[in-house]
Amino acid sequence: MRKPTIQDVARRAGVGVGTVSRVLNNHVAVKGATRESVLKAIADLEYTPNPHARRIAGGRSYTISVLLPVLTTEFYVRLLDGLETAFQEARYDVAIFPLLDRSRLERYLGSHTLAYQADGLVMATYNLTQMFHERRLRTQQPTVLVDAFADNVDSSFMDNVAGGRMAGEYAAQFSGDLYAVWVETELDQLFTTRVFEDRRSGFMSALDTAGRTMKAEYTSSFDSLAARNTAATVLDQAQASGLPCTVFASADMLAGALLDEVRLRGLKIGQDVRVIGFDDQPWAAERGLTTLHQPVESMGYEAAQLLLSRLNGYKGPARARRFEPRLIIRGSA
Amino acid sequence: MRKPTIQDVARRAGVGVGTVSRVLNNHVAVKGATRESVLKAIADLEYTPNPHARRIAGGRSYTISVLLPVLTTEFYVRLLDGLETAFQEARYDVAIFPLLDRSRLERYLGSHTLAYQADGLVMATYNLTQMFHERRLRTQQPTVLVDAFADNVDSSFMDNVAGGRMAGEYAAQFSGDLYAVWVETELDQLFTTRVFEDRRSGFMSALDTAGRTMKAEYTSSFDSLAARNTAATVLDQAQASGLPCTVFASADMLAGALLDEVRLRGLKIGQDVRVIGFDDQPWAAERGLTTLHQPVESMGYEAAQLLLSRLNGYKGPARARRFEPRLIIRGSA
DNA sequence: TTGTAAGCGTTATCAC
DNA sequence: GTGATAACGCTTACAA
Repeated sequence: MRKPTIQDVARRAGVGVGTVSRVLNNHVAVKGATRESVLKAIADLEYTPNPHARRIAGGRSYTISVLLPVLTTEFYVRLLDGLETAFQEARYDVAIFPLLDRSRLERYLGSHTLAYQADGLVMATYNLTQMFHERRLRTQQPTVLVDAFADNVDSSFMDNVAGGRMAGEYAAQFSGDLYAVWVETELDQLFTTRVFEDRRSGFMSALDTAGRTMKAEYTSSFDSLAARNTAATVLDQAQASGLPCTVFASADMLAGALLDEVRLRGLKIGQDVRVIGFDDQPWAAERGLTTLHQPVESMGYEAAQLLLSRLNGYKGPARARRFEPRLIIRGSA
Repeated sequence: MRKPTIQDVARRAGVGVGTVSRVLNNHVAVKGATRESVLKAIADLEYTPNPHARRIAGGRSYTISVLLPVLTTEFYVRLLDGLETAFQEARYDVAIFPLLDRSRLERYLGSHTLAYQADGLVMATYNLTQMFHERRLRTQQPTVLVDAFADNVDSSFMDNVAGGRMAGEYAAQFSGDLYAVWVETELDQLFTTRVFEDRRSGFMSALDTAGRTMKAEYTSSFDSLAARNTAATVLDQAQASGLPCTVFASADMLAGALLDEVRLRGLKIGQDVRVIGFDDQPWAAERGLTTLHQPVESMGYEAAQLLLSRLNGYKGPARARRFEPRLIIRGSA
């Protein structure tokens, strides 16, 4: 039992293949009645278009490559949700390339996968555009950055400066010493992000405005062991200098380690030690963490729209879609 | 500047397109000299075949869908490496579907992506075949399980029973109490794995053979907070019952939490508390963790071969490729 | 508004 | 061994 083709549909609906194609692609110029009968034939036959034929005829791949870091926080799953929703609506497929390091990127550049399969590129968190230019990948696919910003490319991201500022303004209200823990972003120089720098500069400027100063700052790499050690160090210092204190952790993972450590020492969260996180991970509500929520799905959805508009011929200058975080106040501060 | 096509290559090499195609697909029947000239033309023109045209002409997608859990341990990156290597060699593309839960699976089943794009399916860790049968997805694509086993499907996996047994035999040599921490695999009933059950049964049978018994067992879910709590519980009990003791953690993540906790309590790893992990994560060497190493890339590579043989017409019964783990002895036990 | 027909770049099937 | 040429299933002019 062969899969039905556009020919079968056309025959059954008593129309030409061109008309069926138009219906499929939502071309305006199809009369209501004809459209109906085509739709009915499609349903009757359980026809689904063959994407490969479409690609070869259309001269494009109708596929978008999404390059994302292999950091499996909830963040990227939500991001993917937003992206996939938008691209599916536009009948584009999404090809996912989980990037860990340079060697994985090389693998994708080496295979012809990326070059041929993608009409456009989405890069999450890391701005890899330079790498692509060097390799002269195709004649430069339209690209959009998500969770990152660069002034020469379309981008959709959250305003981390604003997020840091909100955290800073909130923290500044509390009496007692102020501490902060930042995330160290080492890795390859190709894989860099300004996210944490931005959170920091927002936070600092808010303290500045409020006339407050920080007692001390710490940096931790993004893994649970380091987070734990850092939490211990922070609390050692805080206990020595006197409580209560307020700690801004620039990522929930770091904040989680702090909550653990506070409890371990028999201190009271929200009283002896106030903790403000960033990200609003799924567990944050349950643990009563005050944190900043990011509209991640929307960022993804909007990134997709930016890219789609380029694919549809938009030629203007790079656009930036900036999203605002939201401070979620819970028990921890 | 249009991309060169097979026509261009044929013209330049002074042969027919058929011959070029044969060279591309490694058909035997091409004379050495002709092959050379075609290869040269390909190189000169920097020709790369258009996969879409190939798909439509060949009547298949030359694409394999890989469904994998979004647990970003190194494990899946290595697995992907093995899979991609094998599939690239065979000129197949790999489409990755990161699965978190049922809703993401539904999304993929709903879109026609999977149905059309894949000549075959690789399922990592979770055996989702039943789900696919229910949905009558296409006429049943050939499927291979990796890091999982079922007797009606090709599979490539590590012998976790053997791994558990090796850990058990090694642990049984030590004097003092024996403990173990297992991983709880809840989630949806669709997303289940026997990996940890197997490790447990191997471990238990080894103790049995050695005439040893376990002082106590614990279960933890697979996240760092739970791991930490469990580690504390285990050590509370162990300290109360008397040291030294030996703890088998059925996943390195759990073992890592134990190492932390041991140090926190000022105890000596490898003396007061011996820890055996499972997985050999990248950090295991650095932290001196005795653990079981899995040949993950090979598992992936072999899984791909099984699938490819099906695609090339193999019709025999389901095959199982079983890999052996290797005990890596380091300082922790 | 709709039908017809010419591609799109391969693979597969023939002859030679 | 190799070269024509007919598919493959769609999109997109161009006509009607």
